[in-house]
Amino acid sequence: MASPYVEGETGLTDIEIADVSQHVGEEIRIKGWLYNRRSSGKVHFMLVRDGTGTIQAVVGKGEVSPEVFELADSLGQESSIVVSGVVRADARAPGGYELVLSSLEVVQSVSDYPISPKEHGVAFLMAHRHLWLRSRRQLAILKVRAELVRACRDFFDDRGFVLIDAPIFTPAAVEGTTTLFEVGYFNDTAFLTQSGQLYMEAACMALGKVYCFGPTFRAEKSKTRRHLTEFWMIEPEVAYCDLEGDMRLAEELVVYVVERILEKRREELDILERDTAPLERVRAPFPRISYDDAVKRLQEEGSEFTWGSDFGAPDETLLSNQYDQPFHVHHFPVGCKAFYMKRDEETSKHCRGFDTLAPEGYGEIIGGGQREDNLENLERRIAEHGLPREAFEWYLDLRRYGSVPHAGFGLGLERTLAWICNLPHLRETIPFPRLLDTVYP
RNA sequence: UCCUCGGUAGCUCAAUCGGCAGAGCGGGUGGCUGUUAACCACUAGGUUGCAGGUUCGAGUCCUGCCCGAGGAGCCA
Repeated sequence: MASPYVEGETGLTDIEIADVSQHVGEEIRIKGWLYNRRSSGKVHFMLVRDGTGTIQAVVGKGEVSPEVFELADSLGQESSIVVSGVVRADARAPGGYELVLSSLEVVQSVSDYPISPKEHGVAFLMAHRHLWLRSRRQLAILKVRAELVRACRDFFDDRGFVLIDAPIFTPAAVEGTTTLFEVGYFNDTAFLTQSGQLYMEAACMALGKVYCFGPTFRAEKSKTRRHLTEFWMIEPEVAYCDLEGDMRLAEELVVYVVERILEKRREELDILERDTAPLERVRAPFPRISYDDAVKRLQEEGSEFTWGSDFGAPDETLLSNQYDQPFHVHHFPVGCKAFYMKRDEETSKHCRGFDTLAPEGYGEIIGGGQREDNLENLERRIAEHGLPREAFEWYLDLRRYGSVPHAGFGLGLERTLAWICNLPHLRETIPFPRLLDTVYP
């Protein structure tokens, strides 16, 4: 049986709005939704969107039946419609092309769509996130996000990395459980992953170069523009790699993805009114500053920051404003970083870890470093941090059987996207954000 | 958890010193043959977050609570 929506079975040429310029003069059909409607009495203008773009359908009285003319004027915003007609280039049309409507099929007539083309508050939009996604700005962000994901994958795939999926359920408390989401696991308890890194360390000893890309969960009581409770991280891990190699990999990745977005998603950046000049400046190698020098820099600027603590948001912003492209901060004090971070033998106070901070006040988008590969050192670290050794036996095995220097990092997808799109808040970077007090819709 | 600000029509907001609760958008009705978040006219639409208090009189002042936003802390 013929389907009314399968091309070739209806005798009509179905096109996507993004392709209208290739169909000027042809009679075609578009399946979409009514974005907005205007009229000047004898001519109605229906702004139709289909996800690939928007086009105005012109409905002239006398050119269609009185019933269709009436119908076109009665539809509410977001009514689902299938429109047919001839594509015409016209300077008066938004986008330069319009559809001279000959027939109109109403799949559903809608009234009282909640989101009008006027301004709305954040709380209202968040409560209607499922509908907010249809707006022009959100479409643009989601398309850049999809391109960013693809660019990350291509970067690693093209360099011989193997995609390894890390588990979402993880066993027993590694460190304090306060930042982990606890879930029932049959008659036991499991936790949602905070990072796939430890598993990537195992995988890189098998495959050399690996990465994982998936959601991570943090049960932190953070109520800021830079935190989500569920976010996506891409985490590469490389055997026979040190801090220097790790930082080079990180900057090559950032340069690659920024170039890709500039190449493929300029139109979306335009919609977002993103000034692309700061993105055009991104190139490797990134400026590097040691933690010690960063502390000096902060103190010169009048901050009361003391050696040994981790940077707070204002500190990151202050540093970030001194560079016009991303930069690495490296060699943090051992107290700032995790138990698995390799110590620098020369100073013993520092570890071979780094953060990459995005400019324009965005701060940390990457955190990583070289891992402790010596069994005795790692055992000592686990004890010093008061961690349950039995939970790490499998991890210690990696240092018993063919241990090598290795390093990796995690890139926060949403923070990177927020910077690339110049968004004020992380909540717009993910389709359905999970925040401290938001799990709906 | 702490600090700051806010909650008035479906949405965005206004309401002077405590004195008749309003506008724009959206909805409805009518008009307009090229609109660009169209425009014009008319119209419907209110438990001013909740509970209590002060007052002749409370959207406005006081107390408590709820909800939201921004920030801080927190953040292998």
